[in-house]
Amino acid sequence: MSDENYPELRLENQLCFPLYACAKEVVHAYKPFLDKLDLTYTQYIAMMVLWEKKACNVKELGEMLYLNSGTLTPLLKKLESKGYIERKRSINDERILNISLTDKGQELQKEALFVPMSVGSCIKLSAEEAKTLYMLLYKVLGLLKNEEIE
Amino acid sequence: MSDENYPELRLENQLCFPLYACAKEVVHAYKPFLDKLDLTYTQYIAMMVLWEKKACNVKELGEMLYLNSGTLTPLLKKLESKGYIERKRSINDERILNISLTDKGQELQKEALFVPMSVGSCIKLSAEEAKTLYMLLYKVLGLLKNEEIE
DNA sequence: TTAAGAGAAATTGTGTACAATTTAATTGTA
DNA sequence: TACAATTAAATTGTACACAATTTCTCTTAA
Repeated sequence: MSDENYPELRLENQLCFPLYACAKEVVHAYKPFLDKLDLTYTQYIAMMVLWEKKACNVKELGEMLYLNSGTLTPLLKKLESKGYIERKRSINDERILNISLTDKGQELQKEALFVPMSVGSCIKLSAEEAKTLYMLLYKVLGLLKNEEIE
Repeated sequence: MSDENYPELRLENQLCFPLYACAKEVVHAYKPFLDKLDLTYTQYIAMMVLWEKKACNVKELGEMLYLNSGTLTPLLKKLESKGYIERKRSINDERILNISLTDKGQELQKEALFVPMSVGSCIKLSAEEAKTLYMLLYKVLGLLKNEEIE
């Protein structure tokens, strides 16, 4: 059966594809809710870091979000232009750009509270399943990070 | 403890973030191997569909890959310019663009055989874990797809 | 038979995403 | 001290990714 050749190259036999597709679809599921806040998904996760930490620099943010300055620089300028954050060079070390929440950015957190629950109600996994998925994803992330070091 | 406010908005308490980060890092892990084939990740998964089906149209490909024509049109033109595929309007219905493998595209499959194993060796999950992860990802994809219909 | 509606792909505009390079600042060391 | 090496962001160039619109084709119903 020639159709059965190279089964390892079939989309359905790969982990990477459902991961790739699932991530895209989950981001897509956020869109209608984030639209109400005038945030994109990437802007939203950047704001989440700031809501938690209040302030950080570009390098730290990049490490947390797995994003580099090529992505972050324009994104942070956008968030600044919306009035949610401030960008200021560090006084001690001018290479470093410190990001901090404005009052308006802080306020936005309250308006964003409905988002996780709204999306959660679209993805009806059991607590057990969610926990397993969470654990496995962080395991893969860990494995890939080790790979870089070796 | 003011730091503990709004725990539902903490990055670490969300499923979406590890999913997003993990998908990006897995695509990143493919890069060194796909570079040898001069393919990007998206081009690679498009080729995987064609290696399996030999031919399809843009709409079908989009449904399988969760991608729309805005992404696929330039990507398929690129694969055509590399000589891996042919793009031809359907004779029966000129709206439809049929994609088919060229001999060169078919040949490329043999060279791509090492890719899944190479990436697999970076992501050392047990067979059990991989199966669970696979199942959960397809479950989420299914839940999100149902959401659209309702 | 033809105009309205539906479909498929292409196009446009915005926003990531990253590799590679550049710029500017700091650090380490001879 | 002085300069090479390092570091942090910004910039540049390429490639997605998708919403909204457009173009062209096909179907359908009056």
